[in-house]
Amino acid sequence: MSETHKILLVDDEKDILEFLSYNLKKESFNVRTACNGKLAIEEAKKFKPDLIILDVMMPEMDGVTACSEIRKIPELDSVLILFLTARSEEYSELAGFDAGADDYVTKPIKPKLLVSRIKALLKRNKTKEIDSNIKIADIEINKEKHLLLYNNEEVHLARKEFNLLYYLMTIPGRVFTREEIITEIWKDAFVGDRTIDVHVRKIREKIGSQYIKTIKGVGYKFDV
Amino acid sequence: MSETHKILLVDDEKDILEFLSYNLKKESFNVRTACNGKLAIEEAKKFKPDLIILDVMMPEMDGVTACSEIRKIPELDSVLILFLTARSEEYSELAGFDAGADDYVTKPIKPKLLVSRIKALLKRNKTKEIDSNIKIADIEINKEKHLLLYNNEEVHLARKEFNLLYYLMTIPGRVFTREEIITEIWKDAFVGDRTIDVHVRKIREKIGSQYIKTIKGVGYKFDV
DNA sequence: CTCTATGTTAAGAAATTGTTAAGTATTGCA
DNA sequence: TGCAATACTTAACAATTTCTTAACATAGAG
Repeated sequence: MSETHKILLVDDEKDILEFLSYNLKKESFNVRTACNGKLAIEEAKKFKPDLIILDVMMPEMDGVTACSEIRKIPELDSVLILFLTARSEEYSELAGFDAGADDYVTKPIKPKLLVSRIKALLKRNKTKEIDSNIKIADIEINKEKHLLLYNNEEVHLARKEFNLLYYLMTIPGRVFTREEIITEIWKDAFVGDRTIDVHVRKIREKIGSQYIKTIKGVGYKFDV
Repeated sequence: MSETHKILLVDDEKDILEFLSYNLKKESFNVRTACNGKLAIEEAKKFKPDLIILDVMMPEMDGVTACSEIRKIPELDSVLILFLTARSEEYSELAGFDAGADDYVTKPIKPKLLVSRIKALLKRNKTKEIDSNIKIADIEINKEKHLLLYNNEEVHLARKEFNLLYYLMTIPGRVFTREEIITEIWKDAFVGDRTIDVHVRKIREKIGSQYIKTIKGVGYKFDV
């Protein structure tokens, strides 16, 4: 497992950036930095890091806000977010989890501990991705490669379609409510009533309509 | 979506056990306790919790050792482990992650924060759901899959029919009054007198009339 | 036997989902 | 960067299913 993870480090204090950057690079992470929330979002889009370390207190855009914004960006849907907070800021900590943080570490930062936490986070995430391959009947889906095989033929699905199908396939047979689907795929953004249907229609167009079943008044399920 | 998660709380200090137990039960978790590592392992095997909260410092068997032991038990392979540590014990913290901890929280414990962390952990792990399967005679109903098997054949029920049958089947043999049924299925909306009857009729049409029995003047019950 | 609670039926009202096409946003590439 | 292609969302309307009701039939307790 010698792949180098990409980490985006965001803090307004140059000293901290340098200090952490040095410590993380020593652990052979691929590190980039940004000095406020706005720049972090821009950089994240380009860099596509595995993990973003965000300071809660920053000018321009604070960490919690930045976190919420990042969670809305589709291409960054699997990025991990770790907060840095001062000991005293319990409120921020709670708000951070609400905004979608995966972990937090309090200042003053002990580099050994931070590295340990980072590795634990990345490890936890890797476990998930090991079984990111689902094969049911003649549908095979691979999340890492963003690939769908239908009758052993490659079928292209757009990102939302792919995520939706993948989500339904995580527990075949189980009905997912529209609410659950929106929470998972759209991260609670407001989307119109027909949006899900349209995506379902497109998926059905590509893999046939027998797999995704509508349970009227309840939701959708993937089933053979 | 009333999934109650099971939490096993392990600490040698009775005060802390009670304090945390109270706070977790308030959040409608299903809580059990143990006062050292050895007992925790025994209890975990029986209770099969979703999450174990382990104090690092304990007599008999400390938290880190207990964690390592638990990680070796196959039937507990998906259990989450959260450590409680004193602020000063950085070493333990590191060792904890190595031993397979999923998270840790430092003492003194702020209950709101702990609950927030617990929820974040469980959410991350939400793959498994409570078992919503009921099987009686040749009727099998699965709420999660919104599936009714009658003689192993799939029978389609509309939402209200499904909910009604499921409700009656939660306690076979018990008579549910019309009032109870309306409260449960219609959430006190005003519906005419014959509405329940019509739904019952439709269910009987699909699974035969022997299962749902009318107790005139009282209500309905599911019985074999 | 009678009276009331329940069963039955079919119609249409209500709710939900499907479909299409057009407008908007995003992305990838030159 | 700007352009073209792709992806996403929405709105309007169609299609379908589900739900409720009303009217009448029937059955069972007392």
